Amino acid sequence: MARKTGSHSEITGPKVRAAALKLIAQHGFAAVSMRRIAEEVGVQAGALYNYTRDKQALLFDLMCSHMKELLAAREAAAVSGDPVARLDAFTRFHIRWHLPRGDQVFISYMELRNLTPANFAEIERLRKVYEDELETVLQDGVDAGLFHLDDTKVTTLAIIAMLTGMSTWYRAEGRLSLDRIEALYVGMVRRLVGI
Amino acid sequence: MARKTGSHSEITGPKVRAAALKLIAQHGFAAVSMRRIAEEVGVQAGALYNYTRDKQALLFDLMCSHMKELLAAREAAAVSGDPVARLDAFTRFHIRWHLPRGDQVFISYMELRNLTPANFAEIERLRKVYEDELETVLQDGVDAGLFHLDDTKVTTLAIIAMLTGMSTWYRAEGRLSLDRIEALYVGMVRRLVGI
DNA sequence: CATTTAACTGAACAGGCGTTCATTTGAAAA
DNA sequence: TTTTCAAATGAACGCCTGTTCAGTTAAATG
Repeated sequence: MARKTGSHSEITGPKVRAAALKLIAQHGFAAVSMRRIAEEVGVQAGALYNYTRDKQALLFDLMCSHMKELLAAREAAAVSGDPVARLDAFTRFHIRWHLPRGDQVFISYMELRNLTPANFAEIERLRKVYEDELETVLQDGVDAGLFHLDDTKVTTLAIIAMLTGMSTWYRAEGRLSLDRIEALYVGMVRRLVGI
Repeated sequence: MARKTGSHSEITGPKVRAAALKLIAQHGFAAVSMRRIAEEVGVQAGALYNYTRDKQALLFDLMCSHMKELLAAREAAAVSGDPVARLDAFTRFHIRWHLPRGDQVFISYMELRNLTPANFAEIERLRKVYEDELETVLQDGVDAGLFHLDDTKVTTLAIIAMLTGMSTWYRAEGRLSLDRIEALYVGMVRRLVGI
């Protein structure tokens, strides 16, 4: 046998993904060229094609990984118990997980229109799985007479928009600590569902 | 005197802006070429430069107009009275004004990173004026002992994120009428400030 | 009708784009 | 030390990019 498969690949592969993530979040998918990504990695443009079929696959891979990691982390942190505890857990999880992943969040919301229709459908499917988790919590809370809200679906979308919006302005060096942010959002989400 | 200044210009100018708005909202600023915009207008690419200094100015113009029209409309719809009435008015205004302007909203949130630093600063300044309007209402409500919330600034940003997020999923032909949407969001915003 | 000139064309510019591929490199395997 | 081949190079492909500008067109003015 010759040299182990992917001895360099194991280093360059992640570097390609990291460079693409950073640059696309910064300038947008269409504005970043393969040559610019290659430069960031320290390699010629042609070498990128050892790690991705084409530019579109690179974007899809970033977005798909983001969503699958989100769902896996959510599953690992699953909480059972009463709807109030599950709602608080969802809020805390969303903030803790999204906050250190600003670039991924940005790309996942901004670059949907640059996906091919098939790739777009897949990402939307994964996003819906996440939304449904929250919707189920809200519905259970309503059914148990604990939450008071007018429309479960709209409230779900409103909460996710509110939580995700934080990524656009939060800065680690800012006025508010992560703990404080978390507490504020837990409070606001609770109010939103009428607790 | 020769022919009136801008006899065709008055027709083509708005067509250029409309085409740019539609295409940039659809595909993103960097992904849309001047030739593609010209094609949509029914003109050669060179002719666009009778209506914009360059591509960057076209984007800035769209975003700047959007923000200035928003602020002008807000001023025209200004309400005085108690904080609760002003809060409800803000919610209703935001929804009614943003909902039929999906493309502008999309561009104004997505294409900030494609502005030059100077243009970016100007748009952010205008956005802040709008945010400050809501923040003032919240602060007045808190001072009057009517609202119960933990952090005025964060609540302001959360409300705006929640309201603006609606643009990403609302469809006129969907399950909910505009009146219903408005009522739902007025209710949610009220809950968020502890009414 | 003759003149004026705003509006537009169409070609050109220099450079960048995504992608392919024959060739070179160099470290691990034998 | 020799062999092997994954990994990377670098040039090339055809096409597209934003922008400029000399030249053409045609409608309104005098």
